[in-house]
Amino acid sequence: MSTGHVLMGLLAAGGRHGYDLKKAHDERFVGARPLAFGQVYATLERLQKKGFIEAVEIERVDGPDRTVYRLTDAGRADLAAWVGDVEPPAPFVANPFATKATIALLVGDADLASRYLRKQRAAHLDRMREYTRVKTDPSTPMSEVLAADYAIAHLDADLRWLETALDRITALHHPLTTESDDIS
Amino acid sequence: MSTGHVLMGLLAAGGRHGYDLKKAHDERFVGARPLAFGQVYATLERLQKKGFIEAVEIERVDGPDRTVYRLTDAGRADLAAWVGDVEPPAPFVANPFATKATIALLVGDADLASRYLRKQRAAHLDRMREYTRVKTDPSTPMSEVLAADYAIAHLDADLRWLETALDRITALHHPLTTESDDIS
DNA sequence: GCATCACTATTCACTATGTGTATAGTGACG
DNA sequence: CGTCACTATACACATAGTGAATAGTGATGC
Repeated sequence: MSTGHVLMGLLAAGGRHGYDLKKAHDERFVGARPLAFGQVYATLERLQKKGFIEAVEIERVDGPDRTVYRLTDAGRADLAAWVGDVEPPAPFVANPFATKATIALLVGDADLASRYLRKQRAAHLDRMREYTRVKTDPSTPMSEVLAADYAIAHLDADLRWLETALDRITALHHPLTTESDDIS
Repeated sequence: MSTGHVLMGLLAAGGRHGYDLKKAHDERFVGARPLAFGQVYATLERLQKKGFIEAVEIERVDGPDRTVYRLTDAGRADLAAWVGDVEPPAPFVANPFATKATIALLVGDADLASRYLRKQRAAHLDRMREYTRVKTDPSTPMSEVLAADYAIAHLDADLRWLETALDRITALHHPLTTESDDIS
């Protein structure tokens, strides 16, 4: 439960309530997908059920009740273990483009697959340009620049693969050598 | 439901039963995580409920009953739509290492974060060596070589980021300039 | 003075996806 | 002829995330 660990991480600094946690999260982890409120409360409930956090008090400050949570010792221990462990570099690496292109070949023909790959490349290039723009804009805060760097590096890795796949499928389409219906 | 689409893709070629689909999947999509049998049957049930596939017959060949499914017209249409659409290049790119390093800074100090980053880099390098070995082994089938290529490209992107982050955090640790507790 | 709006804060029912275990039939092997 | 490996499925469960509803407060306009 990685979202859980993130919330626990934010709680490490002191007690907070759900609404506040959502705000803190979105502010600190720019570039990551914003948390939905619903998810915050759902996750807090699950953490509480596991005994990693506990509700300390119900405050009332200018508005509706707020339930303040804080880390328990068990929570702090679990969090420490999580921080100490590496994110296991996925033993299985799903290549969604290869998967889809392969299915395009199963469903249709090389043309369908190649049409998909070109569309995908175009979409990637668009996103790439967007991140590049963000990155070169001098008013972009450093944290967002770094998020963009990460995104660009991975988009670039995808693009390389897409190019190779397109080359291979084009070779299939002008078939000097046709031996495989699987480009993964 | 991407697993659903993959199964439908495999069904596009003709009727099959669950057990067979699992085998076909794992064989065709090497490098991807193998499907659990449970998931295959669960997904088939869900696809049937949506009207995308239907059970055509219950065979019996040397063993227990097998239920053969085939695509319906609705299923074929949905599959075609899925193949035609690009995988939207995630508008939000989660950087799990940045997240964890940031939380390490919240929970502990720069030392904890830097310890984590070094461990993570080591784990990535290990995996990298493994893929490289697979790739250079002449007996590795082409499909696995390509899967390895994709994996390596992304591991490499991660490693670049990890290096940068380590540089930054080391600079923090020998603090000439300390202004941020957030390296994301 | 009151309608309405924006903001704070939470709840709940629901969907989607995946897991783990139990069950059951068949042939092969010693 | 017991048990082992393989084929095949079902079912209850866990986990993560979604979307709409509810409710309190203060500010703003008229």
